Amino acid sequence: MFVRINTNRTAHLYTLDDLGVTRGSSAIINLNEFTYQQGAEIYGEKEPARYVYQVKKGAVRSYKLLSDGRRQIAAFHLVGDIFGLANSETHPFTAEAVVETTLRLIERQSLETVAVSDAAVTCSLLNMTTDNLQHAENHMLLLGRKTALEKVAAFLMEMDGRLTAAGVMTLPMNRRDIADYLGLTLETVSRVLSKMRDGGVLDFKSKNQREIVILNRKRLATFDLQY
Amino acid sequence: MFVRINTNRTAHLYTLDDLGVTRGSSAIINLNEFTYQQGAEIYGEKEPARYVYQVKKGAVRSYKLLSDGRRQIAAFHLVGDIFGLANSETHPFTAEAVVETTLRLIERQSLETVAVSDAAVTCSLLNMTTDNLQHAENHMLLLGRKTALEKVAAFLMEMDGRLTAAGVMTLPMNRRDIADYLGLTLETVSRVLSKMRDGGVLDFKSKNQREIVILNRKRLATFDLQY
DNA sequence: CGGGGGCTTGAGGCCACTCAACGATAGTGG
DNA sequence: CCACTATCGTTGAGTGGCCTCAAGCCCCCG
Repeated sequence: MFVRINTNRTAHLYTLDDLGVTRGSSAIINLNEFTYQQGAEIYGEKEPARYVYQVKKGAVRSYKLLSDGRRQIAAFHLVGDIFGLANSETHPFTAEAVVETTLRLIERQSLETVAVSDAAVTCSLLNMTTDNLQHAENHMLLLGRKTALEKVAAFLMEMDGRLTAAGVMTLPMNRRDIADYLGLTLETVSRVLSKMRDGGVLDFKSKNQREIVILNRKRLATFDLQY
Repeated sequence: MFVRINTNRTAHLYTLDDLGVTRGSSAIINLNEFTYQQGAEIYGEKEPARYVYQVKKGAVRSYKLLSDGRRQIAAFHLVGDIFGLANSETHPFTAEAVVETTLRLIERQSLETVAVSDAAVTCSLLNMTTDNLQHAENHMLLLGRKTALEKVAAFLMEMDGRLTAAGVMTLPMNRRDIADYLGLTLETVSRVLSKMRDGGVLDFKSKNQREIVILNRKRLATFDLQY
């Protein structure tokens, strides 16, 4: 029951197969793919939750807004991640495509149909929600108690393992997205990255500032206190 | 399947009966009560998770620490709340008694035994975890993007509904706990509360600064932007 | 070549933090 | 009963880290 499917902190290694929905029950499951343009809204806050999504290509940001425009991004969903399973009737977030993004859609209703007859599916949902919760808990520590330097270092290390290919990490999000994820301003993010570059910790590949090469992971790690 | 037991955001209205564990299955369920002194540790971070807990009396804080002592309290668990169901082998938090606290303990193993044969139990666990997640998401917005005044106002409104009896809200936690929950210093919390008192929004009952009377809920609400 | 978006960098300001002093209360022991 | 101590909360003065505002660069794309 409580044995975990895997031990990763985030949900990105789950597949739809983990949900059991593609396992010989294709007759009742409705799977669709859909591509969203950069900046397109996938669902809005307080909209009814009709689908659950898995990222096939691209990246998604989930965020909340204050009425004066302040934004807090709670999570980035990268390739392989499943999101949108609020388990409530309405989404508590807005979700947008950070770049051009292809998603697999699963109807909630179809999922429920399977879940009723398959306890393993419910258990998988529980595991995924728990992963989301743990990410949120770590992020609270970051937002409430870490300095700008520590926040950016933690962000880079989080993304490093997931985005780095051939030594280069290609960030799909811009500085404002990073800032709104870390509870900073985009200027502060930029300043910290510049300082890290000047300090020899990282470098920008070619002239694209979203392509980052980590030169010294060990020193980068020292910037973010472990607990 | 996805129909919620209730619509409250936090989990404090769940009882153990919602978990199904007291419903004619007492033979395999092991229920114990235990009282913790003020400041006593209930479980430590990375300890194996043997129990799930329900607060009978008192209050509990769940927090994470950085190595230099900075602390982020993720949640306060008040009377009725269930906590400790990390659904992983080890707790991601430390939990401590804020005041003298009585808890009901449920062995995880017992819970698993019931859950295997009862899908409703798993579903309840999922609902509770989802509630925790939503609280965490709202708290991220608070920590990342709200001012000190907005944070304290949000805190008071969160506690108001749960602690106020006969017009008086009796906070179990001290200023440092509040500060570590809101990502502030205790001095800032104190200053904001003083300003609210001077502004006629609240008052301290007798001479105990933890007993607070909200004089003007409407104005208090205006201090915290809604989204 | 002009315009716009994204990023960087600088100058100055402000909000929350740091450091410190002080008062109030409760518990302890002589 | 009165020190004595420890804990908690408040308040003040000054600092500093991050924000605000602004200018300018680079690249892309018409």
